Parts: sequence; C-alpha cells; structure tokens
Amino acid sequence: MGRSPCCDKANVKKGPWSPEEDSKLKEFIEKHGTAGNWISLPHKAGLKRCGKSCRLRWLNYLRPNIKHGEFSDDEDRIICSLFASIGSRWSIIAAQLPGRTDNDIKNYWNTRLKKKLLGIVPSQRKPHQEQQQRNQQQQLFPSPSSSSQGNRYTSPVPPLPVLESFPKISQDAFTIVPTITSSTLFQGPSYQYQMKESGNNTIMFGSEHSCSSSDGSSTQISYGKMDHNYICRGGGGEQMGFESSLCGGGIEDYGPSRLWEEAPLEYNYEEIKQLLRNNNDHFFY
DNA sequence: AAAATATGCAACCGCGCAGTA
DNA sequence: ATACTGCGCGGTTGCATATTT
Repeated sequence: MGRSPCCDKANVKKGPWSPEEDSKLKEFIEKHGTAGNWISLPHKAGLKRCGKSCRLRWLNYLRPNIKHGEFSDDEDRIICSLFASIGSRWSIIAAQLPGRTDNDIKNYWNTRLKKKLLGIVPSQRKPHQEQQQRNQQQQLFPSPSSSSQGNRYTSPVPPLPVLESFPKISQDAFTIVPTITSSTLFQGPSYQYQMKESGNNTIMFGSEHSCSSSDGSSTQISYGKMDHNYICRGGGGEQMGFESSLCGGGIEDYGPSRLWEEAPLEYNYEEIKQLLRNNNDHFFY
C-alpha cells in the first residue's frame, strides 16, 4: 500500500513560479508564517500549488538573506572539505555557508565544482558567460530584472546575509579543531567543533565565530549535525541551531560516558582531488 | 542561419524520520 | 504499539539558454 499523495496532483500547478505567485507566497508567510503547516498553506494563501512546492520556493528563493551568484574560493574550500568529510549531506554543508541553500550547493557541486576539481574543463562557454559572471559579481545584489538568465524569471535578491546567533554551548562537549571557515565570511578568529561517535555515523560539528559588538565581544555559533535524529525541527534546516530541543536533549542525551573522537575535517585540494579520482564510482557517485 | 549538443539550475519526486492521535 | 500526517532531505528531471558544429 503506497502512501497517500500530499496534495491533489490534478489540481496543482507545476513548473516555474510566476512573480505573482511569489509575491502571494511571500506576503502570506511574512504575515502568517506557515500558518500551521505547509500542506494547508497554499489554500490559505490562494495558491494552486503543492505545499511542498511552496516550502521549496520559500526556502530556496524567497526567504530573507538568500545569497545567489558565484561561489567564492573560500566557499569552494568549505564545500570540498565538508564533502570529503561527510559526503552529500547538502543541508549540513549549507548550514556552514550562510545564505546558501542546499539546492544551490548541490547544483554547484554536481555541475561545476566536481568537474573543476577533476580538472574537467567545461566546453568553452567562457567569454560570454564569464562576462556575465563578472557583471553579476560587480553588482553583488542585482535587481530581479537584471538576472543573468535572460527572460527567465528568477527572484528578488536580498541584502547581505546575517549569521543567526545561537546560544553558546559548553565547549567541554566539543573537540576544537583548526578552522576551515573563511575569514571573509566571519570577522575574528573562528573554530570548528567536531564530535564523532565511534561505532556509528553520528557526527556533530559547529563553528564559533568571535565578533565584536558594542558591548564587547560576542560569539556566534552555527552548527549542524549528521544524525537526522537530532536535527531540531524549526531550526530552519539550512541554519540549524541547538535550540532547546537539541541543547536540552541532544548533547546531554549522549551523556558524558560517550566516546567522542576527532575526525579530520580539513582537506586540501589535492587530497580531495585524489579522493574524487579514487572513489568516483561509489562515494562520489 | 539552423540544428545539435552542452550546460546550469529551478523544481519535482520519493523516501525516511518525527510527532501525534 | 500502530497508523497516519507533515516535514525535510537527497537524487533526479525538465527546460531555457549558451555554445558548437
């Protein structure tokens, strides 16, 4: 017996979103949030869309602080290093790149970064496209109408992302390892936490960024966790936090007797290239 | 100039997990 | 304990655009 469909497929619109649909969805969510659940949202918002489709559109394009455009070298490094560590856990990787979505990173990896690492030069689409990319970078956040995709409607591009702050967690629980975090993303020194439970795949990591503020220095933490059981709901997925559910349950649940071991999270490009070449068949598809 | 091919990315699909009745 | 529902994730597809032939 299969599961029942999440929506009436015959009566939902599919395909690209129109500007009108975008503004309806955006307005509704800004006013009411998800109003209980995503499944009922389209009806309440007057949209003929599947709830999942609305969720995806919001998370990937409409919510505030989404960053589009070229990935920086630092972002490349972070993606590569995390991919080498944890594989295709895109939502976790995205949690380390404020403003980037899992879908974006996944696409970027599959279409470009992997090839770049393997030294596969895409066919010469260059002069035109690179000029476009330069233009795009010059006007870091262009208006919707200046999309590099011609007539295709994309989405409004928001201002620079702001790291979300989360409560600081006892460092006793973490192994602190040298950062791979970009200094261009965060001001001040940063550290990465890693936790790995031997015997299964549970890995936890986070990063702490020291930032200055008017009342002295403050700390921002962003983190993700490999074990789905402990990814807290309501944390937003892309920017997961140790909210009460995780702080109060997750870490403590493991208890002090648990054995945590350090796992290498830092790889250089050569190591990653080697991994790609050696494991192309199974690990990297 | 037209057709064929390659590329990039938005969106969809199916599944596993968590919460709840 | 079980069934059901909704959410979120990763993999895949479809299509518009760019480039090559």
